Amino acid sequence: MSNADAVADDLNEPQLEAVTHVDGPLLVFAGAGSGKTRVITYRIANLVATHSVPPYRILAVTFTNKAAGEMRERLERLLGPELARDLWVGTFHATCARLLRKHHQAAGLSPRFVIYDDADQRSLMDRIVKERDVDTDELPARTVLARIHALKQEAIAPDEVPRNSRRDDLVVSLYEEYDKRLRAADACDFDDLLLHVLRLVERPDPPPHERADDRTLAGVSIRALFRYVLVDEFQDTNAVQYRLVRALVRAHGNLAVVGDDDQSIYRWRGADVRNIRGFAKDFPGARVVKLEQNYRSTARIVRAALAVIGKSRERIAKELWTANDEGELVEVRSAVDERDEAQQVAAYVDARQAEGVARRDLAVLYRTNAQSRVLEEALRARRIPYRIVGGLRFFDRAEVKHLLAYLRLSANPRSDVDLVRIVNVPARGIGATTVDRVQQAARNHGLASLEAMREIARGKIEAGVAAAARKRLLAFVAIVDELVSAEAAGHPPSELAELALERSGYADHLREDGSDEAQTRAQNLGELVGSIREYEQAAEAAGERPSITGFLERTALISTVDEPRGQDPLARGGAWGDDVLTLMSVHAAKGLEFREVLITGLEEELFPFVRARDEDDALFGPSGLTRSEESLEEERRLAYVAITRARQRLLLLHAGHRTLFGQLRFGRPSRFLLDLPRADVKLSLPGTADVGPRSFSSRPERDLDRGPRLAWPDAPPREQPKAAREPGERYVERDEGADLRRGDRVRHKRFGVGRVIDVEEGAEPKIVAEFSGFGEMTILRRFLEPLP
DNA sequence: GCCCATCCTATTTTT
DNA sequence: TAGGATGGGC
Repeated sequence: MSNADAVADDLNEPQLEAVTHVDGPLLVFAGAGSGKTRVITYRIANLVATHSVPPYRILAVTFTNKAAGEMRERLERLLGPELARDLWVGTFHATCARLLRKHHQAAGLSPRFVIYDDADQRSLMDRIVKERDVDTDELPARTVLARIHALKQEAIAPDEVPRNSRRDDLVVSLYEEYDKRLRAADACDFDDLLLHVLRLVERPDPPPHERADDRTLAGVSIRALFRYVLVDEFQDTNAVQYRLVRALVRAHGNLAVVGDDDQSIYRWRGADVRNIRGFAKDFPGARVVKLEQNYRSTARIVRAALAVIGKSRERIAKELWTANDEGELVEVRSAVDERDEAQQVAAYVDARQAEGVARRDLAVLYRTNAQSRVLEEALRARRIPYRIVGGLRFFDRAEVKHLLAYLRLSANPRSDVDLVRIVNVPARGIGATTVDRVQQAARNHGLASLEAMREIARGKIEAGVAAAARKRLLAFVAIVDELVSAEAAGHPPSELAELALERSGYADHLREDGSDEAQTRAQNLGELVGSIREYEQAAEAAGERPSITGFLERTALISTVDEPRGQDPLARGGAWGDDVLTLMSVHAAKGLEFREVLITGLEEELFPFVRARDEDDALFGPSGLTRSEESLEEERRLAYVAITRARQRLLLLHAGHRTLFGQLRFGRPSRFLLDLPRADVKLSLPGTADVGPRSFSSRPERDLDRGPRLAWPDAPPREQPKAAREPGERYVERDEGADLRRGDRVRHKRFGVGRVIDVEEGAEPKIVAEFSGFGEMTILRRFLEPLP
């Protein structure tokens, strides 16, 4: 089986072209609903089955674990489990983690390094910031982490950070300290997984006479490993990912990327559309294939989507089309306010159900998660079961994190973040003061906290800890020691988990508590142990020895276990079965499709979401657009993504006013509504029968009391074209204000010529400069004249 | 060591 | 408006 020829008949021409492409760079523009996943999986199957490429030499990268899982599943069906098993299919992070386990030495890690998630990173940074006595009103830990994250996504090391203010200096030194602590803890944050591998594969080949060990050769052997690399959702790649991919295919250029610049909606988290838009330039001779036939949606929905994305100012030309039926009119509904809107949503769901459309075939989308609350209330009132995608994560629950911390600690007793997290869970009389002293001593003596604790408990180090507390410390150290040796002795992870629960006293603690909450916690822990068992079975089936590290890696890189939230008995099973309505943000909906889609909150300011920040208007991005213009472009693409989720029916809602962040806001209908092709749209008012296309007055604010009005025939708010700048590599600084840099020479009327020392950004930027005879002066920028 | 009150903040979110 | 985070008080 699995002969590509056998499956080729039902592919359209461009699909076939992409599937049968073998060597050299390939760029596939995959429009919404154009059969992308099929093309990717068939192509991989074709490489293996027709061209006899060994599966372990093919790497397919996705952006979520879910996508990776689905791809692997489909490949198993095409190739059979044996061959599919050896393929490298995974997220960038999972793939890099796997490579790093193998080449840990070259990256300066132990084979059992841990991966720090957001919360771990946060507690580490909290600690550092506290020790350094940073003014957290000025510079909160989360801001520091955000900066570090942004820098790491561009592979900018601490010593490469541009420093123009004391604040920059501070961030850099915190960045350095943070990295140092990670290394000391034998830990990586998410970005490090990619960065470490990037540094290995970008390292030039060692000269032939040099000692050949993993340290020098890791990069070479990783690059030699993959003969074909494929990246899905390429428009979402950031700088590091792009460089990584480039380095991996340096020798052969066998890189296939699949994506859609129209669906690029993650600029705010580092994704760079230029990676896909500029691919053909970066890889000369790349074959470009456009998948433009949409198999998913009705013709009206496709036209609606095109009308919205067609106004995008920067896109690669492509024409989505469909052979599907015209379908029904896209419906636009006006609501008075968000409660009315929610009420209409709920009523629609019930009405459709009465007409035989299952709830599971519907999805309600919104721009911001905050909008879900009102919707939930309305659904509850009508007893409509729903689930929210992307809410609380199982692995973020306190008790789950606690048990995981015990497990991580048993594999890696140096991980201080984990130690601190559980040293007093359950409460065992080791308070913050004691922990502080331990950490202080650890730093002073250059020890991991566990060792410092041991020494203090034994009285070898004097840290001002009372005898009673020392005794408790000793007991705690004994618990950790026992876990560490059990792990070293090779006990299976699930046994270790149970041991941790018993020895730590956590199990007893929950049993004694007896509250509902404690029961839920115990249940969750049971579930965690269950998933460890599942992992063990899976590992054994794959011929691997189950280990804590192996399990932890899975959990660290796994995200939402999307559990139904809301009315549990209704949502899960029960009289309604699993016929549950789905609610989620537009972002979360990417890659999914539903028979009917309701998009809520289509109002100016909300969708497109606008955050008023004037400096954004003066900051030019690499595209030559200002930052706010770029944001608007992304909102447009987001609307395109939302619309193209629908197969049969599309309902668009907007409200005349709504309370947002505690403030009443009046929202004009979204410009995206006004972009729709009128012939494909019908307008409905609340409580009225369908009235067909018609127009309304253009003063929604004034007509509020009499119900909302859609300003249909009016021209949409103009997107003012600004004089575009030369496209550059980076954001251009504001013209006014913080254009000065450290070291620049400036002149002041009274103080004469001075040199810039510090730049303080803000509405009215200030400069600290040194003037001879006057010393350091802080002066408003506008009183200074820059000198060449 | 835990609980309550007050303060603060507030797109989108993966790994 | 409301939830989470933080800090103070018992």
